[in-house]
Amino acid sequence: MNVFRELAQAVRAALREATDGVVAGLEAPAAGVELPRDPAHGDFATNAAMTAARAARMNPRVLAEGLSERLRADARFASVEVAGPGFVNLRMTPEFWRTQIPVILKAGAAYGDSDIGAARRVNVEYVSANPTGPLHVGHARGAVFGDALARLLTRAGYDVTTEYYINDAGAQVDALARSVHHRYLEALGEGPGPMAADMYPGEYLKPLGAVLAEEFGPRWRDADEAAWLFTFRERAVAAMMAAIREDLAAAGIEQQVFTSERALVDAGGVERAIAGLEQKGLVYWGILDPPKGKKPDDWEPGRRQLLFRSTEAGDDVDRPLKKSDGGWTYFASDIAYHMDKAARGFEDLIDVWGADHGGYVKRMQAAVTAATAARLNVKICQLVRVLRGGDMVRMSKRSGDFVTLREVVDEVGRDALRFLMLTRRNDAPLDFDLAQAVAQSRENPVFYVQYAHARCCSVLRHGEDIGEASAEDLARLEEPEELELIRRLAAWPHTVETAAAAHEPHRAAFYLMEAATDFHALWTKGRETARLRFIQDDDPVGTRARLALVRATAIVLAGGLRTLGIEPTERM
RNA sequence: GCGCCCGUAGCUCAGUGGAUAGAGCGUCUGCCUCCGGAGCAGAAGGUCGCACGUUCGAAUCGUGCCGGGCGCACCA
Repeated sequence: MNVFRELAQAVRAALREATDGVVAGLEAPAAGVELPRDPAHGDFATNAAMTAARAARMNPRVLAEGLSERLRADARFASVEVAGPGFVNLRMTPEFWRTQIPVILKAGAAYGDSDIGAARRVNVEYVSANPTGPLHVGHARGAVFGDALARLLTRAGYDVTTEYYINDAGAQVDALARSVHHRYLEALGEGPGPMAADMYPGEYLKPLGAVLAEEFGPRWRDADEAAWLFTFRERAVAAMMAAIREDLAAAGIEQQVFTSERALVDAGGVERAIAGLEQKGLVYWGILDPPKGKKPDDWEPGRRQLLFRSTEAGDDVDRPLKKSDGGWTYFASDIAYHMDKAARGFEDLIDVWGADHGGYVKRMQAAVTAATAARLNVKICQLVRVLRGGDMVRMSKRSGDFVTLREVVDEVGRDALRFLMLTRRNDAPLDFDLAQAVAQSRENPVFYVQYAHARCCSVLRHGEDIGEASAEDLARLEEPEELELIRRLAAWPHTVETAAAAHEPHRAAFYLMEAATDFHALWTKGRETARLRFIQDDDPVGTRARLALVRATAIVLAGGLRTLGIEPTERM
C-alpha cells in the first residue's frame, strides 16, 4: 500500500459519505488524487468534488466543503482546505511523513514494488535485429528501452517474459551466407573481387571466413552455392547471434527467450496461422492498387495475390501474405509468430520497434486483433543521433561503418548509455552526446544520480556504529528540507505504477534526477547550517533520525537505478 | 498523395484534463575551516507552431491548417 492509494481510499470513503452514497467512489474518469505543482496547494489535492458534482447534483464548492469536513476528522491531515472551483487541498502532518521512513527501511529493495500488474502475463519483445551484423547505436535504444520496460513491469507486478525474434528465414540471411563465403574465399587466398551490392561489406565477417577456411579447407571453393549455402548460413547466423548476445550482455541485457523464424516456418506454423485466418474469412485472392508514392519499377498491374483483410481492423489497405515467387511474406510469418506468442499464454504483447517500422504497426495490430485474444502494444523508438560535444558523428551504413552498440558501451560505460537513452520518451528523437555521457558533472544525469547515492553511502559509512532510530528519534526530522525529501521518497511507488501503466520508463529516470536534486540540496544545506548536518557528535538522537532518512534515500535511489538496469555505485 | 510520430525558454528536453507551465546547458550574481563543493542557492529568459471545438477547466482531448522526422505492393 503506498501513500497515494491510501489517500485515494480516504477520499473515496469521504466522498461516499458526503454525497449520501450517491457517488460511490472516484467514478468520473478524471477524478483522482494528484500532486499539486504549487506547494502552497498542499501535499496532495483532489478534484473529486468537481468531477462528482454532476452525478451528485450538487454544487462543486458545496460538495467540496462536505468532503473536506469529513476528511478533517482524519488525524493524518494537518489541514484540509477548499480552494478555487472545488479543489480540496490536503496537507499531511509531519508525523505522517515520518512514518514513511520505517516503511521504506522495512521494505528495503522491495520498496516501490506494486501489485497493479496482478501477475498478468506480458511478453516484451525487443531488439530482434536481423542476425546479419553487430548491433548499432539505434538498436541500443530499443534494447535499453525494452529491457527497462520489462524491469519496470516486473516491479509493478506483471509476469514478464523478455524475448528476441530471430529473423533467420529471409533472403537477407542468404546474402549473409554469400558474404561469408566471399570472406572464406579471401581467407583461402583467392581473389574473389569486389563484393556484390547485396552483400554485407563489414569487416566483422572476416574472422568467420577465416575459421571456415581453416575448418573446411578449399572444399567449398568451386562448389555450387546450393552445396554450401545451408552450412554457411547456419554458421553465419549462429556467429552473428552469439555476437549480438555478447553486445547485449555488455549493455546489461539478457533476454529469456529466443525464437527462430526459420524454426517456426519449418514447423508449418505459417500455414497453420493463415489457415486459421482463412476460416475467419480474413484471407482472399485479390488485386492491389499500386502504391501512391513512387511506383516500383517492376510493378505488375492486375496481379492477383493472397491478401489479408487488415482494413477490417483499421489498416489502410489489405496486405499481401505471399510473394510473387510463392513464398510467404515477412508479414505472414510475423502473424504466425504473434499467434504463437498468444498461444503461449500471453495476454499482453509488447513489441519494441525502430522508427523505420512505424508503417507496420497498424497491420500487425489488425492481425493480432483478428487472430488472437491478446492485445498488441507497439512502442516505436525514434532515431538516435550520435554527437560528440555537440558535433554529429558520421554514420554510413553502406560501407558497414556505423557506430556500434559495443563502441558506445566501451567509450561511455553501460550505465551512462542506459540512463541517457532513458531520459527521453521513446517516441521522440534522441541526441546522444558521447561527451555528455562521460562528464563528471551536473549535466550528466547518470553521474548526478549515482553521485547522490554514493554520497548517501559515504555518510552512512561515517555513521556505521550509530544505532537504529526509534519512532521517537524520528520526531527530530522537522526541517522543511528533510520533510521535503521524505515526500519525494514516498512518491516512488506511485512513480513505478504510473510509469509502468504508461509504458514510460523515462518517468522513473526523471524521478531519480529529482530525488537526487532534493538530496544534494539537503546535503549542501548541511555544509552551511550546522543543525542540518547528518552526523553530529553531540546529538546521537538527531543523528540516528537523519541517518535513517539517508538510509531510506539510498534505498530509493538504488532501487530506482536497478529498475532501470543501472548499477547504484557506492563510491565514485 | 496517404499513414504514423514530433513542434514547450537561446539550445537539449520534462510536464498525470487542473490552480502562477518546469529542469539541465548557456548567460549573470552569490556560497567551500566542514559528513566528498564532482555540489548548492538565486536572477534573467515563454503568445506551449496556428486556428477553431469539447470541458467548470486544455501544453495535454477532437478537427483543420503550417513546419520537421520516418515509412509507403512482393525486402526484413
